Amino acid sequence: MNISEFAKIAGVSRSAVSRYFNDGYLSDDKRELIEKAIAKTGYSPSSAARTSKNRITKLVGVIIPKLSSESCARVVDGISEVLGNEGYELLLVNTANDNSREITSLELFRSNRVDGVILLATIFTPLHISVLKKMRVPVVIVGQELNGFDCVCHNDYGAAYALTSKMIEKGAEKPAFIGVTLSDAAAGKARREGFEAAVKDHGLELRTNFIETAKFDMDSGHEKAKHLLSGNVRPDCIFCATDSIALGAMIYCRENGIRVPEDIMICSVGDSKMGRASSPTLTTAHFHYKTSGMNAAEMLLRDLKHRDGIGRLLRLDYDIIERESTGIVKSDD
Amino acid sequence: MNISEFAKIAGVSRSAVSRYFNDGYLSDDKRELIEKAIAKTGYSPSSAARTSKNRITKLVGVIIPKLSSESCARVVDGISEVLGNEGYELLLVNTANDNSREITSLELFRSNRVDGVILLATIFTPLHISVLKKMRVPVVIVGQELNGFDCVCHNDYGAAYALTSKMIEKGAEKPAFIGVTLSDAAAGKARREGFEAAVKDHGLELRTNFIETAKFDMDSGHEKAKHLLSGNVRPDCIFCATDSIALGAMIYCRENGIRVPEDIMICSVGDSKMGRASSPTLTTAHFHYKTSGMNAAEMLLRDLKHRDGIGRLLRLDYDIIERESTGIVKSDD
DNA sequence: CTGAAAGCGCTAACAA
DNA sequence: TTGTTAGCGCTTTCAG
Repeated sequence: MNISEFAKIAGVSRSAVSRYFNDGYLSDDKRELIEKAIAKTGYSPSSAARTSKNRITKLVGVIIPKLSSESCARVVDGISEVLGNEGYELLLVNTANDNSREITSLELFRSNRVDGVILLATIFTPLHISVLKKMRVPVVIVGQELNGFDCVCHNDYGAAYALTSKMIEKGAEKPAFIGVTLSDAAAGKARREGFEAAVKDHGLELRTNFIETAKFDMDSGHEKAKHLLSGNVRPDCIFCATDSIALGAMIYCRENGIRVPEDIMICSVGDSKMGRASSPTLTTAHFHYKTSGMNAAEMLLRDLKHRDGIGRLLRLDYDIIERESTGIVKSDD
Repeated sequence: MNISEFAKIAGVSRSAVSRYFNDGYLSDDKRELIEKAIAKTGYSPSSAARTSKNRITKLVGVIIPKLSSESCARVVDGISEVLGNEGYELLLVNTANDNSREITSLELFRSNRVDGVILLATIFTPLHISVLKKMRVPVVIVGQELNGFDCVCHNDYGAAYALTSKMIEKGAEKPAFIGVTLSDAAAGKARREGFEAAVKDHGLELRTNFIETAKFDMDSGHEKAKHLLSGNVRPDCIFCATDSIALGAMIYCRENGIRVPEDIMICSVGDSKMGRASSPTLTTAHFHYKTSGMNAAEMLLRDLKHRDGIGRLLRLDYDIIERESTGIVKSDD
């Protein structure tokens, strides 16, 4: 069923039909005629043909590193809520942590197919930058800061600083750190710097053998905690870059009779569901992931309306959720 | 840059260019000419115009109830892996648990835009069935069985039966159940039936006041556990329909000095990450969510090649993961 | 194997 | 307000 056939059935011209679907001039009787015919035939215009004319796809490309990560999923949740309300649909690309697929996806999106792109970024290479510069459609980056581009990010440094300070103020004197790769400027570099600054600002020593770099999962946290806690000097608190790492570390402690928080305090960033269910419950920084997704979508919508080429950085602050792993007796929620 | 301009630059005809991108007859010298021009210009054909001609979008619609649910995310992960390898992209619709949006999305997909649909279903209404019947593109349903349609689902009944039996065989005599709405034929009805059958088959009494219906989250599990454990007769094991519910119940127990598993055993279905981090760790049934996503994608790909109209049901079995909450001393992984 | 030409289903400029 | 008409960028006959 195409527009001509349908127009014949409805008893109007093709243009009238087109106008009906595009908010053009139309008298009420024609409108009624068309509505009746739609009810009868179920006709709906081909979005492909439409796009090929006016170059509007009503599609937004979303590139993510790993869907089955809680934080990613929350961001996409927020994006889909806002964009859905504006009649946009999401073209989702899951790179499965393969950095090079971000490039190929961006290139795929560059030529056509989407009106805009939201990129949940982890690590930027020079290639990323050059491809991003060539994009013809607006792009919003989530989770990282990149000068000259629209970004929505979190206060990684601040959260790490606040959490570490909290543990020191509660009496910790030998703070340790389990982080992730410094190539990740947000979760890796900024959180590490926040930790280090807090240690220094409180006049404590920064022991290099109290710094570990883990992968993003529990097993790796477990392993690094073992390494950290097997030396002759034992730390009395650990700040972990992610909840999974912290949970792995807590499991190691439990297995080895090290009491949390009595012998060692542990906390991290992310506020994943796991941290509420664990025992002890986990002190963590809540990042407003869903909100950042919503705000990124709003930023993109703005660009779609009138793109002024000015890069905007929006940084969302964190909430500290104090729970048992740093000594709060009991205050879940 | 359109095909005509590009053809001029490459020094070939438009048809040659079209053939290059569509595996038509083409001499090697022309092919080379075109490849050089692509390297220079970065030209790529407009997928919209292409679609409007040959009606192939290379897009698959994926409808999900809630992205930020671990099981959903794992299924989509599997889908995207398989479909991505075949050059398909995902058009993702997040219904946010709004059942009616499944209908509108299906209708949106019905007319055009996608080559096929994968539906992560929860509850089927008669409207669902009638819309599904009218679809012109192939549809694969994940997580539910629906006669006459292609489905990939899990053995909900079997997992509930096995888990309940396990607790009874370990000595439980007063089994209780916290489930979810029976409108959900898989997570609601089948798991409840599996529980009930196991209780009966072991010659135990099925007490109606030992049956609770919760929402899908921890708080609700907590609340229902309280109700269950406040009566004058106390159950000695609880089978929960989901991990979140079980974790909520475990938290209630911890808060009230009820020991798990000594006083009461608890287990559930889902094998979410939380169950590994909790204390005690949670006995659960692992459903192969990612695999079911992959298999659904393969089924759809098959339909896309030659649709024979025969409904196929693929049911994946579960793995029982025994952990501390039902009395295993210590054997995480 | 190749190019010219017709046409996919739709939108938009135009004259009425 | 309306219908006619000329495209959008591409694919696909159809001769050659």
